[in-house]
Amino acid sequence: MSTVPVEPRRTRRPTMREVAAVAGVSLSTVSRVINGGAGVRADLVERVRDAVELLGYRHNLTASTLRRADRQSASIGLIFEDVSNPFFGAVHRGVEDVARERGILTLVGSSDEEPERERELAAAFSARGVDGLIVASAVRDSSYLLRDRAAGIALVFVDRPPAFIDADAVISDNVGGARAAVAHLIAAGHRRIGFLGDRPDVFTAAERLRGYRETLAQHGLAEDLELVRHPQFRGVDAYQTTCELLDRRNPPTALFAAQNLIAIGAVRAVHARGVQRTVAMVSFDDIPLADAVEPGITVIEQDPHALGRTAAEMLFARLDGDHGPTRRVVLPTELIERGSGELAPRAN
Amino acid sequence: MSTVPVEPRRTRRPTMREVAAVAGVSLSTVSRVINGGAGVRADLVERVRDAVELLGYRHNLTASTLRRADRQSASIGLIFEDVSNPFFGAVHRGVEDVARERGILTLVGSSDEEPERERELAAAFSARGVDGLIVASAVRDSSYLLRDRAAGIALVFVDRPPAFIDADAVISDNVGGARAAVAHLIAAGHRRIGFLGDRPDVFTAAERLRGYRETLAQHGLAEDLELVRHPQFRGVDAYQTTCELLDRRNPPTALFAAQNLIAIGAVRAVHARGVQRTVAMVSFDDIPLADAVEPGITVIEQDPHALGRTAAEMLFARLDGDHGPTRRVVLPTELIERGSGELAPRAN
DNA sequence: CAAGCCCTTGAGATCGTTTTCTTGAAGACG
DNA sequence: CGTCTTCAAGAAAACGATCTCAAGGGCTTG
Repeated sequence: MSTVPVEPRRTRRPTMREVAAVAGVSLSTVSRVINGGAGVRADLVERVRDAVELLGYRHNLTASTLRRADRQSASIGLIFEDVSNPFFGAVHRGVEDVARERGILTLVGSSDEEPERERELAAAFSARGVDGLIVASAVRDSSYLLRDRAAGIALVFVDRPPAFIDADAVISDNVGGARAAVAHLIAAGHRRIGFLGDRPDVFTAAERLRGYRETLAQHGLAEDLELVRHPQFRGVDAYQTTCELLDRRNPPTALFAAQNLIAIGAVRAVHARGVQRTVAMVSFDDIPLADAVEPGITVIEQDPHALGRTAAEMLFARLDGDHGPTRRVVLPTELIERGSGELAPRAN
Repeated sequence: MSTVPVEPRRTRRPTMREVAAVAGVSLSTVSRVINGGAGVRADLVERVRDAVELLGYRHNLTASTLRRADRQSASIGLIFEDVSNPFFGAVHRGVEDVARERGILTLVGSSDEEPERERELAAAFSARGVDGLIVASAVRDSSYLLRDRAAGIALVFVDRPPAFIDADAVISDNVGGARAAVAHLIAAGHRRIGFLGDRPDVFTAAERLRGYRETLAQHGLAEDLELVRHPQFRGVDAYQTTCELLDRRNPPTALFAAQNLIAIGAVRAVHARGVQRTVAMVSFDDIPLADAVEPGITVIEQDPHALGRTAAEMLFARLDGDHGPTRRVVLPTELIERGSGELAPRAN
């Protein structure tokens, strides 16, 4: 005979009705006490509080949300590309810092840049009655969210603006940052500058590519399509793609790595090939240890935490009844010189 | 007269009752169709589906959860120390990968290592009816969660085991990893090894410190308390603290950086002081660009993604009715040599 | 052809809470 | 002292869904 594990006592959790019974008051009175206790005699408040303590009563927000007039669930949904990308980790934290002050919780999901998955997540959040949605969108057409907004769900786009729908958005100055990066490399004397970035159907990648192209054109430099690469799986492919670029007969003398994970791959590749002092590099987004490698990595820094904070503030402003015209906030980027972007091109 | 922004039409979202009216069937039939449509005549299923489409009906999981017999909300809560720490980002992603297959969403919050905040988060998740909780706990006594578990909430601890309560847990082999790190440095000839880690009231930090101490003792080395440091704010202080250590009259010849963010600070400090080829280092947890700095950083690698996956799998096993004895899973760590840990001590 | 069964459908109770409405008591005032 | 007001407290409806149960219809079977 084997030992039979103890069946956990799934004690149903106490309800307001039971609290009422113990306290010897009506259900309504308990509700009033739970919701602040206004207009209830002091001794009854105490009796209810004692009963709550005694029974270990926990408020059931599910039932509460269902019945309450405002329908607020005190939770919001976040749709990111990938929660394990530190960039979105920082955005998440920015949102949380604002939400926490209001006692609002965050549901978070990764779309993996798949439109289908993004819509699934939005639908799942919506079905759970979130008060608002903060979305780093991967879709070409965001109008599928209109219905949710019409149902009262506040909506703010972060990192990428909405398409085909008028909605609030907070993004970084991608074009400006890319221009600064490329201009910086050109100023150092480079003429053959490689671009490593996400596929251009990602908004930020397209914008940064645009900044790259415009800046080349502005300086009278022809774009060499061979030097523009879009590693598909960033962590894995960026290293490989960079190596390919470096191994060409006529390699670029400088690289613009237009995304944090791609930049990490590119830096590793440049070091693996031992050309870190010959091939210049600027990265979009700061990366850990960028100042510890030799030479330090010159970066275009953006502020993902502020991205999150700002998005959350805009969202809550809407929830607080702000019906003003939609806003698009663009946060500035900053070039940080650390060495890799200031290398002059080597004569071949 | 200023322009008056259009008040958004907060159209109440349609209910099953309205769908039923449009489809010309009863509420029960609509419910059956929404829940899979088993036992409903095909033409009625179609009529209901059409009505759903027409009205833009969205299932209300809040109401559903309240009434349903199983009470499942199809969401779980995650309590981490800080969602912006890439380590927890990876754990989060591991959990999400498993949860996604089941259509389960994740609520996530940061405790900032504050017991009070952890309890608040747990209570907030519980009030929203999560099916389970995955907790990287910061408290000395986890028994406050017993009541929630008794109410049917599954519970798994991740990264840190529970205290004063018997529950499932998944952790890394902290002591083993720390032993390997320190033994590795000793094997390279070091006798004065600095320790940089979180305050020992964090489980992982305590374990790694224990591994450090035991290994020193095992090799007959006395512990120099001056060399054991706990930078309070990791990102900011680790750099500073490392500098202080290096600037001592009798500095350590090697460092064991026992946490990812602290390791980043320590590496930056060692490079800033220009002693990266003289002072050896091993880090607990791999860090980006660890192989691009010169010398590469030797690390004890753990697998946060697997930590998350495993925790989620255990959680769902419980939700699926596994009443077996609680389990503690310890995931192995691996030493990866990259150069910094193999440096021999310099004679002063 | 009647009885019995299965299958589909709908009516109504119910989940735990909030909200509205009613009631009763106490106090104010002429 | 009677009436009006104010306020606290309780009874009951409601939120949007699921679930139980009964009823009706079609089929099989004796």
